[in-house]
Amino acid sequence: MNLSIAEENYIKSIYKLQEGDTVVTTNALAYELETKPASVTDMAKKLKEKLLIDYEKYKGFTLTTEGRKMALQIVRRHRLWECFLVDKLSFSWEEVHELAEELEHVRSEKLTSRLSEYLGNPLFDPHGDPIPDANGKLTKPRPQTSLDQSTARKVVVTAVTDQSTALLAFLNAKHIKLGTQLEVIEHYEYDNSIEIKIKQQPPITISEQVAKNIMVRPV
Amino acid sequence: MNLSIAEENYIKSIYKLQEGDTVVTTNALAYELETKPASVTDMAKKLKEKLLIDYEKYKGFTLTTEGRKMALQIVRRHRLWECFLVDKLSFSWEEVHELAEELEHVRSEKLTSRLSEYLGNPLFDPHGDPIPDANGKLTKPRPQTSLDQSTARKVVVTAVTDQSTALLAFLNAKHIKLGTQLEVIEHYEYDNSIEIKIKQQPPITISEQVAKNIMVRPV
DNA sequence: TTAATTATTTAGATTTGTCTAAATAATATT
DNA sequence: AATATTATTTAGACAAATCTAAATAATTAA
Ligand SMILES: [Mn+2]
Ligand SMILES: [Mn+2]
Ligand SMILES: [Mn+2]
Ligand SMILES: [Mn+2]
Repeated sequence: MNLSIAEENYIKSIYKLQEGDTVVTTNALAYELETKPASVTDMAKKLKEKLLIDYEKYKGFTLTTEGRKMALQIVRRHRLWECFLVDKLSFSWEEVHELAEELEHVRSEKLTSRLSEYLGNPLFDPHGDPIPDANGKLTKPRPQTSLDQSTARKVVVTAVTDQSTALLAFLNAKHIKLGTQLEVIEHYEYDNSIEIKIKQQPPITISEQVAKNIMVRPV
Repeated sequence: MNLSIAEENYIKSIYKLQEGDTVVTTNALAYELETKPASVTDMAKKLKEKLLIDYEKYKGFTLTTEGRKMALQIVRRHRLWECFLVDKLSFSWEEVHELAEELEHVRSEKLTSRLSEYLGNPLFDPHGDPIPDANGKLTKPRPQTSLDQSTARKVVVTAVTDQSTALLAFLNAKHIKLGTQLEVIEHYEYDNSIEIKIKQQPPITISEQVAKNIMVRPV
């Protein structure tokens, strides 16, 4: 099955939006891909034709087994390139997504496996997302909660759910990245803001909105 | 100036065929790009429109200054990725061209410069071709002659002019690569074949056709 | 220098991916 | 239940990149 770049992007976005078994809607996919609903409908017909999605008019889409397999391969390449850019070329985590968005379309089993090996077969990308192995198998995610839900006093950052450049830049400025240890000092009930402390640094207060998007694990 | 992948491939091929100031013909370019002359004419109009080539009907093409600048950037990316694949991911030199053909289209100044730096700002790619710097400046090629012309007894391999998979695989099998030192034992007049010796190995005889495509420098 | 051959261009189609505007279906509101 | 709103699809168009077949220009050979 040979997919075009456009088809790969659709498949990956459907995978991303699917989360379990939810059906993906035309508008949601159009928004995700920054395109128009009419274009999505057009592409849906092609992907159905290629047996990569299940689709009935007005009923939304879900990936077929074959489609999910494709999606996982694309996601694997995407996340491996992100690792490469951060670990080897010292990019910061908020810069790598767009580049990986292009690099992921170089389809070569050999390149992918060599890259993975070169990086030490990493299990998680710089945003904390799991990297599928060559067979599409995902490491089960580490137990984690969002920082605003966490009750532990000492936690380590495991992922960031919103990966917008804005948030990642904010975290960068505050020196918060994957693996950073945080000590929760105080939950302020008034606006649900949280005061935290990174070792050796003065405490800072972060908003509920930010805390919701930081995933942590007790340490 | 934002080029499509197709446009980039055309520009790069024109650059490759141009060699000095020769005019590139429609058929030659069609052959190089494995496409049809009619398609080349179509694209020629677009590239002329974008001021990347000079073109008059029936008169062939040459790159403009702007076009050459673009070409050098693409060539730079291509050759840097080839270095990466060989040096870091242990690909052999005959495998890397096709992958670089895709990777070269990821346009990011930052990625390119970081990659170059990571590789130690190499001046030559795995085939011995010079890598343009960020400003498009090429290291002047090292003085070299083809092995069949060379009169020196001890030489080092600096480049391979024919980069077909067939030749590169042949050289690989004979353990001849860039930097390999060869001792010329004998020129056989009958068929212009050459007997050579790589240190620690029994002498081998190579045909005129092969010798013509191996560039060497006296050592 | 005419005729044959080769190279190049044009005309007209096709495929892929996209769009806008209009039509229709599904859902929510009164 | 009828109506308004929202979601989705269809119809028709367009740009990019390609192709085949036919026309025309340039070159070579007789
Ligand atoms: Mn992508
Ligand atoms: Mn990621
Ligand atoms: Mn290319
Ligand atoms: Mn090369």
